[in-house]
Amino acid sequence: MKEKIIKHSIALFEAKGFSEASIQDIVDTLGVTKGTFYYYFASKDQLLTQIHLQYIDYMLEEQRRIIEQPDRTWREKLSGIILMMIRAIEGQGGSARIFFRELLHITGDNLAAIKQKRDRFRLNVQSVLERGMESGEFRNDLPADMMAFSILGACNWCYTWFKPDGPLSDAEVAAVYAEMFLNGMSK
Amino acid sequence: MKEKIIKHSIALFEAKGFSEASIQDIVDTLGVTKGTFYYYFASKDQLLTQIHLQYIDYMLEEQRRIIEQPDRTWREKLSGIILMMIRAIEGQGGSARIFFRELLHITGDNLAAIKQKRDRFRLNVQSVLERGMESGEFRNDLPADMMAFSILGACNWCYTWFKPDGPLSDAEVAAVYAEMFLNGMSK
Amino acid sequence: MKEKIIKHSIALFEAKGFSEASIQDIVDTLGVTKGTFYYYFASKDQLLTQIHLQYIDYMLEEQRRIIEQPDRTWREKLSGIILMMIRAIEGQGGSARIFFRELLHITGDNLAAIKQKRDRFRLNVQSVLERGMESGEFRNDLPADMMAFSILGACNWCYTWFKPDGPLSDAEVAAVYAEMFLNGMSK
Amino acid sequence: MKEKIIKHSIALFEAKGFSEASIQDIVDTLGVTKGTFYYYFASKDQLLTQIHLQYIDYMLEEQRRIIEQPDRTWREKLSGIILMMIRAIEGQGGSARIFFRELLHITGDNLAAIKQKRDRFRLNVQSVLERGMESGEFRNDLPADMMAFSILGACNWCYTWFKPDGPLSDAEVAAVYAEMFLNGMSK
DNA sequence: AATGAATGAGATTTCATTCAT
DNA sequence: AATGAATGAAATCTCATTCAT
Repeated sequence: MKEKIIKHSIALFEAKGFSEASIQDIVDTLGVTKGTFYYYFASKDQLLTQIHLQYIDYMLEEQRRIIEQPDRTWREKLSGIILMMIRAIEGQGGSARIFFRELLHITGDNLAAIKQKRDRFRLNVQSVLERGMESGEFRNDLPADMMAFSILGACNWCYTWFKPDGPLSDAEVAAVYAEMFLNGMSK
Repeated sequence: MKEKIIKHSIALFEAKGFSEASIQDIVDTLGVTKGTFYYYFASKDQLLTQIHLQYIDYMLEEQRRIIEQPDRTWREKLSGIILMMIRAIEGQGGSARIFFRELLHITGDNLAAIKQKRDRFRLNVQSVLERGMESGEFRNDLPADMMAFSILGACNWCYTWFKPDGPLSDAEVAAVYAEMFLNGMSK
Repeated sequence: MKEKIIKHSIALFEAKGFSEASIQDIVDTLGVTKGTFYYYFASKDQLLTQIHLQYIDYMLEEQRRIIEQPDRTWREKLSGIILMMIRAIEGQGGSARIFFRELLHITGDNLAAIKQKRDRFRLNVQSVLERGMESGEFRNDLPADMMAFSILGACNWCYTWFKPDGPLSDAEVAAVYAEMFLNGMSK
Repeated sequence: MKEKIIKHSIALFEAKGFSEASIQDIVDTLGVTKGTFYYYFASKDQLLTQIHLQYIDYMLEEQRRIIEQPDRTWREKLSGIILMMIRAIEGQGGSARIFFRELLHITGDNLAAIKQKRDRFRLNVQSVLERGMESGEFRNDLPADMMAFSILGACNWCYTWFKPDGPLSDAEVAAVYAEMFLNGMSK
């Protein structure tokens, strides 16, 4: 039931926005009553927090797997991360949109926890860039932190336009993006 | 008064989000009453629409000025647009954040009008890329539409992290971004 | 201007009801501003009071003319009043509907004044019946007060269904009504 | 609780009018909160609709019972309906006043449904007249439809003056009204 | 004679949340 | 595990009215 609530909430939050989607909307979709919701979640905020955590934990795990792959160049790992990010927008759909849009409604400790994980994700990308610079795979005259921001920005932004059932596949988009960034980072 | 309402609303929408900032919040900040607000705006949505329109109209105008500059290469024009976009985040502050976050709450005709202008902005960037490809300034083996999305994404994303009063200036960020994209687009 | 306001108000009050028609509605119809309204009327209630007074004064005047006609039997005078009442619904249109529906929103002295005139109108009908009974034109075994109520009720009720541009003329309806009541009051 | 809300609403709508009686008024009378009201009714309009439906359904049912009585003449049935209508004003009190005054605030499908039932009630009266004409109990040189309107008008109008705790009983009024209409309809 | 800005009180409605069952 | 009644605070919006100009 908990998973069902999360799943339907994601669809609703995506479509209407977190504030505009009411608990009533959620439970109506499920055919249960509000009491049920509060049996599983302490508050609407808690639900949103869980959605965020599920998503960022998934992303961090995927990222870790890519970075830890042996016998791969830093360029390959960067490509892998770009593909993974765009694939997540395709696959996780709603979660991604919520993740990028609705951070504002999380507060306090939850916010701190999520921000920390988001930062970790970004710093991992930055670290790949830095190590690629050290190994000579990337030019080292551009600041790695800003590069990381730009790559994340370009990929994340896909949530505003990329349609899973559109003419382009995630792999095609990722290939173009990777080519562009790798070329841009070349000496 | 109308301008004052817009100005203070931007600050509030930026800080709390559109849905969470109430009309009461807005008028309290201004020391007027709700009646005054509704004397100037038909609804909260209308206010948001105006904020969006003001912003996108400003951006389109700036973009036009850059593109129409004579004696500039396409590379220079692309650099100019990148700088302008990041500068707008610095300068227009709240407007930009609202612009990127709160499109969901606009509906109907207003939404159509704003979307059309946003598309026009993007297509103008795409057009710069295409013409630069034709002139040989850019490599022409990458699709211009996706390139435009990636550039817009990277620049727009700055709204999530760029702080006007932080250690970096808009010009510095723009210089790095431009260098990266121009290099990435080179043959 | 005052007359114009009254005229358009009647149409609006009739269509939407007194409470639901706003001053804004009224002045919009006229293409003026609210200030103008308050230049001519102290309040919305005052406007309604005037509409009521205009109507009841008109009715009393018409009624007086009929009753004072010389050389007419009481039966003829009753017929005349019935015709006049239904004709007023045809002619005064909106005023009549407002008159029967929206008494509730008048209070205090205004209410007392209007009620008194309404009562006078009714008592005049009753008086015609009583004098007709004395003269032997009407049966005298039915209480005149209740008879008056029933005649007024039947005629006034026409405002709920009688359409000036319908298949029936006011004279036709009045003829049937008069025939029925005169027969009912016959010995 | 739902019934309690309806009951108290009727009293308030009767006294102040539908538009002027607020939800706050209603719930204050009951000692509950506005949330409770909206738990039971989707809107103020819905409440009014229910009041209307309850009343007209009651009237139709009573009318049906009278008309279906065996061994009664059409004159007796008409008398019965007249008594029932006036008794309803005495008994249902507020409902009746609301029913006659506040139709304006109902719209759309609800309005259509109520109008249809009101028409049915009227047509049933008309049908009694027509059958009485056929049987020779009533004169047949007067149009039954207008007769029905006049009887309904006279009886309904009682809501404007008849006081349950006044000097007249409902039966007395009904007796006079019936006598007058039956006489008026006689050959 | 008329305007337009502003008010302030109050209207309907929404909704996250609680809690006894 | 789930319900359903109830809450209360707050949201958006309306509107009769005032008043300086």
